[in-house]
Amino acid sequence: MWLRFRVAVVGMPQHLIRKLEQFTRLSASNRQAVVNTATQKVRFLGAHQDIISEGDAPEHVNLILEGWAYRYKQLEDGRRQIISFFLPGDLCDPHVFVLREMDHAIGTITPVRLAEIHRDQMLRLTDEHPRITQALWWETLVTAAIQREWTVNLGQRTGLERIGHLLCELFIRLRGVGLTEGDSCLLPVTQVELGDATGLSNVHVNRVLQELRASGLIVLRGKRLSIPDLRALQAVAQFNVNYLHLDREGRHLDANESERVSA
Amino acid sequence: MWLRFRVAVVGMPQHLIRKLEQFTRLSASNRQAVVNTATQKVRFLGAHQDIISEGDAPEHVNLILEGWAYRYKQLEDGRRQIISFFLPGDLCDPHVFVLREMDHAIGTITPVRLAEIHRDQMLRLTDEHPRITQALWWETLVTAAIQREWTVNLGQRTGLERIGHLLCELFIRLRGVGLTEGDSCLLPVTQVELGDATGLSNVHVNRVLQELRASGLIVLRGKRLSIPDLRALQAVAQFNVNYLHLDREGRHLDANESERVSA
DNA sequence: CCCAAAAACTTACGTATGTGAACTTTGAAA
DNA sequence: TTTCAAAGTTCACATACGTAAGTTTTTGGG
Repeated sequence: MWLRFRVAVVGMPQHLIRKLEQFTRLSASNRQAVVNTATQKVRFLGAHQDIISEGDAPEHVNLILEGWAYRYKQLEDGRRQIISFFLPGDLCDPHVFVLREMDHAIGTITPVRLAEIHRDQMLRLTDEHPRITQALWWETLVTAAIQREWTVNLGQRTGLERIGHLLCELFIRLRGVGLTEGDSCLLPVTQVELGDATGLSNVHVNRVLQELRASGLIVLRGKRLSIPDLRALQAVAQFNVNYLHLDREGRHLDANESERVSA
Repeated sequence: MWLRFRVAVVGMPQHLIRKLEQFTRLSASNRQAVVNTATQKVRFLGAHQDIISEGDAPEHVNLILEGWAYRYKQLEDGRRQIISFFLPGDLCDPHVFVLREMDHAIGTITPVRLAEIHRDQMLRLTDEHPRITQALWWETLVTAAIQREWTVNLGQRTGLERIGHLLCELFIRLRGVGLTEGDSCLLPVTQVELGDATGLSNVHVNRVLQELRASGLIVLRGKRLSIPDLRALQAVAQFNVNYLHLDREGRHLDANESERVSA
């Protein structure tokens, strides 16, 4: 039953639904409304393309259905800062319509499948589903909390801690949308990109990764990351999970566990 | 007339109103509603006190009426990052009720007068005044944009640029609420605090300030900051004002100009 | 006006991280 | 299977910034 459903939902916003259910339980009608909203207009982009550029007028909310993307800002002399990562299930600025133009760009890392959600659809969804409104509020506030934590990361932590902290965050966020398998996940990000996100040079990112590998805190081969002892990595990185506000029961199920629960 | 009014509004949320009017024009009834909401419960705090601590359950929205405060996060080993500054007219998290507990603390820098706005008052205000709802959305989005810009600041800019950028931002935000006089404003922040906000040691903050002074980009004596040539400082700090989203007409009036306009 | 405490400032020295320029490995397309 | 560009890795050296421990100046309460 679940397996049949799972085949059927390929192309659907299951990651968003799963993410929101970390915060609150959604009804069947809630879930259906999300599905309807997120399947109206679907777009595909290749890797390393801008979804929206600095200066553009925001026209709709983008929901990442599949693939990774990031917010970034480029300084005039070429320096670039990655401001945040978008994972499957992430929404790019649910209320961005209020602003005239984008002050930053959003680009893809991998090929991306995304849903464009127009203003009216968004309003209709929240008007008709208070539970979803609440859940979207939660997602907005957690996004802000993540941005604050990045401020702390860049301002106070050493290179080793910064990278460790970022890896913890990404792993836990991926786990929240069912994209981990046991202690491992995909990490389709180059060392240069890790550096642009953590304010470190690619050389130093490499040094730090070697050190994390040597101490057994991570296993990183190609695009696959394993974290054999997440607690240990969290301790090294001074990672306190509270800012992700995962305080509901029944969280932290990975793909297999969730299958069992659903069965 | 204006002067009499000005005496009358001491204790009122004039800075918030002024800030929101950077985004949209408010009606007399809008303004009255803000005043009513923000004068129900007023609190006074001394300097260097927590308004709310990490782990506390958020109970109301705090509106800074007078004085400076900041968000901060303290790591276990004592390192502290200032995550943002609150100036008069700033709201601390208009929708924070959704979360169970604070993941960071908010503390005062100077003595602060603030209004506590309870959930129901907030809902009533936005229910009855769509214009204010929009304006509060704008303020929320600008707050998020500021946090992103801090990420860029900490990740990519040098010490000199970071401090320069922060000073530009604070000056322009103060100007937006009428708290500048010509090219100068109060800056009631110690060098240690500037360091905690920019991820620099107090020693290096001092070096950088000397350099900014020597080059004539700033005049800083005690708690008074002057920026004789804002454009020049912006250029040095790679400061692009677009992230503050001040794109309505009639902005950038300082106290004197505004008096003339109101007369 | 005095005095203690806080803030500002200074110095000498140490180091985490950056720069530039290789060389090596990987992986996808042909 | 070959090829080529991108990614990863390494090295030698440079430097922006941190640390520790002062001294001096400013501030504000009594």
